[in-house]
Amino acid sequence: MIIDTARAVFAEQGPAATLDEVARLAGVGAGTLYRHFPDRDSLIHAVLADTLERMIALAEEARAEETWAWDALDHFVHGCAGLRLDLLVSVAGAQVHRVSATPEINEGRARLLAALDQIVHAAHDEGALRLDVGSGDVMGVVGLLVRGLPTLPADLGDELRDRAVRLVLAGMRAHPAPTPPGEAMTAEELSRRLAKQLDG
Amino acid sequence: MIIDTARAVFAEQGPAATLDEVARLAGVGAGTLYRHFPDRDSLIHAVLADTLERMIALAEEARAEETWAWDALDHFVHGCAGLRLDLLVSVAGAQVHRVSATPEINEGRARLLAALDQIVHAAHDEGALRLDVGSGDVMGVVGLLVRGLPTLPADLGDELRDRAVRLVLAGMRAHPAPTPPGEAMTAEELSRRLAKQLDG
Amino acid sequence: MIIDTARAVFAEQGPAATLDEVARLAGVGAGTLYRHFPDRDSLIHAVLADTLERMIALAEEARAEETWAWDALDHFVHGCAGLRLDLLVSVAGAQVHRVSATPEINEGRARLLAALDQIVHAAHDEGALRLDVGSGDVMGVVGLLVRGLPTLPADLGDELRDRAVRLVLAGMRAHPAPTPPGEAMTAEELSRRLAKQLDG
Amino acid sequence: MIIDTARAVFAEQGPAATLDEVARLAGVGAGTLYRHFPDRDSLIHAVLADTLERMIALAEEARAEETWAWDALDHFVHGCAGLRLDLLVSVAGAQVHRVSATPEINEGRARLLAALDQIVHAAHDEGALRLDVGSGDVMGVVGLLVRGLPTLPADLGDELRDRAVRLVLAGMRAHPAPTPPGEAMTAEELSRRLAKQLDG
DNA sequence: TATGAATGAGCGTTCATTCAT
DNA sequence: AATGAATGAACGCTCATTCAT
Repeated sequence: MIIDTARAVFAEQGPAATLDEVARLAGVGAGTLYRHFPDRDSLIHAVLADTLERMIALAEEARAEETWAWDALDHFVHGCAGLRLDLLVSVAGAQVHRVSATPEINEGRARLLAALDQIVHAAHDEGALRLDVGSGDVMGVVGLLVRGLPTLPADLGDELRDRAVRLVLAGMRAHPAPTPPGEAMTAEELSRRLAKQLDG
Repeated sequence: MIIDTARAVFAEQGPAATLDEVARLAGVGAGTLYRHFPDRDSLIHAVLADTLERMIALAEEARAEETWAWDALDHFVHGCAGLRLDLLVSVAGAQVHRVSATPEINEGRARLLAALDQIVHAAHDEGALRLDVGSGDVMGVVGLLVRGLPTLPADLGDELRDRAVRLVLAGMRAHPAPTPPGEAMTAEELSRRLAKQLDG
Repeated sequence: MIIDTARAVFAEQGPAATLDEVARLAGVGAGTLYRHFPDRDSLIHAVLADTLERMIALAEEARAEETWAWDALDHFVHGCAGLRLDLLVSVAGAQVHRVSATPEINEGRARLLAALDQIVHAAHDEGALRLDVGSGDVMGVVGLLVRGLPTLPADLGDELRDRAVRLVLAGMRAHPAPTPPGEAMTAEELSRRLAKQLDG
Repeated sequence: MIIDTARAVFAEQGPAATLDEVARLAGVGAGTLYRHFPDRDSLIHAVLADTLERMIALAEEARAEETWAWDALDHFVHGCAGLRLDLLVSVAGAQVHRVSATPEINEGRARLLAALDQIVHAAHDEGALRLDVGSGDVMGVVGLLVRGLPTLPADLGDELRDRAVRLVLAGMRAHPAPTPPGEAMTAEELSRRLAKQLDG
């Protein structure tokens, strides 16, 4: 699937990835890629739309699988982090205003927000989510946190992101922080692991 | 100053900005830019180093101006958001491993972590910061949150980021959430403001 | 008919027309076009051969319908101008040496020259055509004049071409110019009509 | 000079010539060509403008060097044929409406028509040029005849064009044809020479 | 030292041609 | 036989980098 390959290539190689590379890894000719996606924006649009669908599915899955709404929220936010949307967002960067102003994207966004809204309202009713935190906040936080930290080695970036996700969920909790993030990530630890990157 | 122009151009035009554009806006010839920064990595390195200096200065300023360590932490995190590091990080993306593996950058990172460590330890001693949150967590959160949300109109992105920053600070707080982020950003509000973007 | 479509497309869109466009307008798939004409030269060859047939038919019609050979010559030359061979010739351009070196094209040319020769000899016998003008001259003049003037609006180009055709026929006439081209096309008139083009 | 090379390449290789080929033959890099002429239209425009200048200079030269206005007219028309505008016109084809709708081109056309008008009026006064032939006719005829006959070998095409030019001048002459084009180009002669093309 | 024109490798894109259905 | 999606070579064009002035 070209879209999956595109997502992977953008995530791996960054915004500078060439579409020829996408075509090659997808196992098709360059012409075939361009037949399906006449220009770069078109491909980005398709990846964005596909990503929205995955997020919607994730929200519905979270609601269905978890008993408590708070757990569904936790499931959704951690799940988004696992989608590796990372560099896609930055790839989209410049083009995204143009690209995302389509009925398809907007309709997808609306569906996602609706699905998330149910979770958020239920979590409010449970008394687990602060009433001054809305579904817009959840989306904003997801948009910021699901990205990786490209300046860091992947595993360290993933760990820091998971800790940040837990912290923000703790901040959203109506009552005293229920999800301690474990051992503190100290400056010594961070320095030590960055040093390994330079050696490796 | 070429470095400031470069930061501004990358922030405005995204990763696709050409160095010719940087030179033009800086009011110098392309040759002059290359005299100072022999290649693209060199310019990115200079911007990263300059950014580190600003963050270090911000940490020291926060420590000096605030009485309570918790307030200094808040000052620092919110201040980083104001540096508009946004797109710089994504620009750096692919090149950054190469670029950031220099003595200058590493020494700067060490100085920043040291300055931040003082704030974090003091906040621990105050009892305001959860003991399981370290300076590495603060740096990770800053790295994730200072970026904008390129898919959203700038003012909405800024507001969501500020709310996320407050939430994460609330999650770091040792005792029940001290900084309520005000009114919830509901799905309705988010949808309404996104709709305005499409109309405008 | 693919050949007619090809002639029309080349005449309308110029040499840059794609064969996909020809296939689309002819209402067939690209594969079908290539089944009939294995490559671009093959299609051009077919259009050239078809055009030759039309010119031969025109020469024979002129001979049959006109009492005087001079009138038949006039009929043929003006008739060629109406075939809209225009851009075809320029399309052929680069490929034409290769393409026209086939028995079919050469045999067609020979038949056309033979038909024209009869007209020319009869016109010599009538005393209407200068003896120093041969059928080769007629073919050459036709080849030059049937093309349009692409830099001009179509109607003005057509009018100038018709006037040029009349002038050259006048020059071929054995005795003083028998076919005055009417009012002179003055520079003022030409400028005025070109100005209209820019306005419209 | 890139413009001269472009004219030559278009004349030699036809409309399909690549701009890289133009650059290569001009002895510059592709980038240099694109610096001077940002797109294909821009290069065509420059060649058109340059050609207009040459025609204007030719009209003025003809007027200055010839005693009789008729001879100046003859000089101009034959001179244009020597400019090898040939394929340029067909290259321009599709693009030319866009390209020629510029102040520079229009001003050049006006100057050319003015220069030609003087010759035409003087030739009218001499009694040598038919009064029903204007400068617009001369321009139209030039536009049609200066082109080569791409379907023929170059030398044969040149000869037929020269004969056509003489015929049209004869047709413009107020009194009986003054410029016999020599021996008739017979069908036999034409066939014989075309046969040589196939052998060679 | 500063300049900006020249360079040319490399990318996005097109389209003549093929081939599985 | 007809189709139209897939192919990939080739072209127009860009832009990081160099160098003569």
